[in-house]
Amino acid sequence: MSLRHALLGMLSIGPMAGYDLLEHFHKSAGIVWSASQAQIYPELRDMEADGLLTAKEAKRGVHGRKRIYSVTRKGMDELRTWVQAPINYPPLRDPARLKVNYLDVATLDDAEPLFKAHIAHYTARLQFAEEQLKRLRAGDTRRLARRDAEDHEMILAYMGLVAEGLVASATAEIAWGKRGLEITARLREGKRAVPARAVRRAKAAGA
Amino acid sequence: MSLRHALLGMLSIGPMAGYDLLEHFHKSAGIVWSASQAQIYPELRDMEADGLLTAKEAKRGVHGRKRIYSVTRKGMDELRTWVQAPINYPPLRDPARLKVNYLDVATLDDAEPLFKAHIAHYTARLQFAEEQLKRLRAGDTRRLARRDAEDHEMILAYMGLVAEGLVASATAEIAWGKRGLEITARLREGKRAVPARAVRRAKAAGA
DNA sequence: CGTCTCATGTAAGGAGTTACATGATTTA
DNA sequence: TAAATCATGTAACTCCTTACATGAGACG
Repeated sequence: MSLRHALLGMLSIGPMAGYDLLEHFHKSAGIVWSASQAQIYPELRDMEADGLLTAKEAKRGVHGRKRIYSVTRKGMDELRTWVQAPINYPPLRDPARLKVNYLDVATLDDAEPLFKAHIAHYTARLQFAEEQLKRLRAGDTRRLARRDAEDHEMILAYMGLVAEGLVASATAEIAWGKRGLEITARLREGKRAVPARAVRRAKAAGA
Repeated sequence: MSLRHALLGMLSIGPMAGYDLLEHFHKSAGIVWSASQAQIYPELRDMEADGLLTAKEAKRGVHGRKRIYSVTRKGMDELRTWVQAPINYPPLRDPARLKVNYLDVATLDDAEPLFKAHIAHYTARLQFAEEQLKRLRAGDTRRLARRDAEDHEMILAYMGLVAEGLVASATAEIAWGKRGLEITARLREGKRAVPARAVRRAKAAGA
């Protein structure tokens, strides 16, 4: 149930509406956790029912409405308890490496776009993480507001650690993709020297 | 639907029973994909119904039974099509970094066991990946059997790439955990110089 | 004869995705 | 006034987990 704790963590910097939280997932928080709109709204209602949040109906213009959620004392306790509890590591499911494991059922031409897409994917993630890191180095995060100055060092240190970790892992994935392209190129060299099975069969059959 | 493709990939090295596939997930394949028993048996039935597999009831002893599955032509086509299709990257959900992001709601004493557990977790994964890599370097994988010698280079190259990638990412996670311990130690130094809020409050309150 | 491993299944529920649905406000 | 953005919801479905359930074969 980490969605719940991600939401508690975000709301611990101040009251927000579901829509704000959704945007937050598309931005800074999105680098470590994702959630869709269809997940967020019901979960907020459930959390309210469980006494972790309180909601205040706010007006938008004349007829519009908006529910502003705040973390309760019980909600903060829940967040703290979760942070202290051991990390629940999910079972490993790695679609990229699963696919590469079985690349031999395809051709070398299929391998190249795969690795290129991998590099592109993690290049985007790398940029995102680097921007976040830059914001943190400038002390630009909403998490610092409403907190004692003496806590700022700790907040920035751990948030920076997270961003650095993401930079490192994205960099590693990009390097891995490049290595994949190298290997593919090397295999292609080999293929030219030794004609493929299909080619040999065709030669044997024809003429 | 990657479970389906993981199963097709495993069965593409030869016919197997559900139990063998389950074991396979606990060993070599487990480094890139996980699946439980409760998922595997029904999925195999579904795949059979969809014409991707055929099953042969085999006897075990006198009364025991066993369903041996083989990939059909349609199954191999499905596997190839999936390998050629773009990777479906799942949304990012990183429980470790989510938690570290909110470490400031806890105390420094809570941080240490968290990073130590992280290091232990990825040390185990690293060992697993290194063993797999060693097996591959020795040419020890069932995937080579039933395949032309000229394909062996490609199979070993890509499986090796996968194992190397896992080694690299586990190594990076271990380094990240150590960095977390360093940061925690450094913050602890700082705290000793500047007494914490709670301590100051206690001092102010008491005489 | 008891325990471990082999072998296969089902049922209930949690988490997440995709798609559908609605309506107000702001901006061009 | 049309389009984009703000704002909140629901329904159906897929995937996965946890737990329950059963029984045969192998080994000591």
